[in-house]
Amino acid sequence: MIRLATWNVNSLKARLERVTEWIEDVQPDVLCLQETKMADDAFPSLHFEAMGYESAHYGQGRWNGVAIISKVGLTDVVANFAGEIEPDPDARIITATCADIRVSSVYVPNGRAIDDPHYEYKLSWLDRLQQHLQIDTSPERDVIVTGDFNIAPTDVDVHDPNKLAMSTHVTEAERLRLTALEQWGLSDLFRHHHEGERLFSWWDYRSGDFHMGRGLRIDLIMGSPSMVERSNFVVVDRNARKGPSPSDHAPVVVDLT
DNA sequence: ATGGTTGTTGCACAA
Repeated sequence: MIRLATWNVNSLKARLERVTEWIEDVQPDVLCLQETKMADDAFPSLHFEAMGYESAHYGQGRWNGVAIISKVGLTDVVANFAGEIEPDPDARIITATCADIRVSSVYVPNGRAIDDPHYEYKLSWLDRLQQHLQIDTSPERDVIVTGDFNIAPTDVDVHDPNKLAMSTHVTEAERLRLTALEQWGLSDLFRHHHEGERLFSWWDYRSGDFHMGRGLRIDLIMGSPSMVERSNFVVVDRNARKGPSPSDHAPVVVDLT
């Protein structure tokens, strides 16, 4: 059994104590992190090593930053997009092989607003993610692409679809990029096991949104057909969003036989 | 409609 998880921690420096406690509690074999907000030389690799994890981090400081930590092996690391794809100026994707699974930890650009240049950058980034998978691996293999997609796949994943209509995270263009990933061979493992269930992974810090249940499900674990076959349990750990100094995201966990 | 909160080599900007 492999337990794999993803968590946008919104600063690993600010969150290290909580992340450490969560790892001790949940014992993931592979944990993908996003928004570490640190440079590679600040990443606490020795701390994770002492906990039994190898790690690979790709970060620049201040913003973004992605990592994979694993206690079931970690090889063939690719930071940024593979091959000849135009490199992303931000640190938003890192890929490694863990227990023969090709794992990518992704932090898809937020998009900010549909009339903001960052929105076009988001769409372009998703197109390049598709190219990356085409070059880096194959849907015939064990593939997991997981992280903060900043896209709510359907209106079931949105607390108030009417309020968010025509804003980022829910537009047709963004959802079409997810559909393209599905056509390539990936499935949303949470949705596969929880049809129709309205459960979120992110809540704005403001206005008591978490307490009021106003969130989005934007943290996804996408898996190739063999991963769908092997996945038997997917959960959003909502408890990790509670208590003092939480990230604004909750972790998502899958158990693979 | 607006505002609200958190994090950062912060004092503005991203989310």
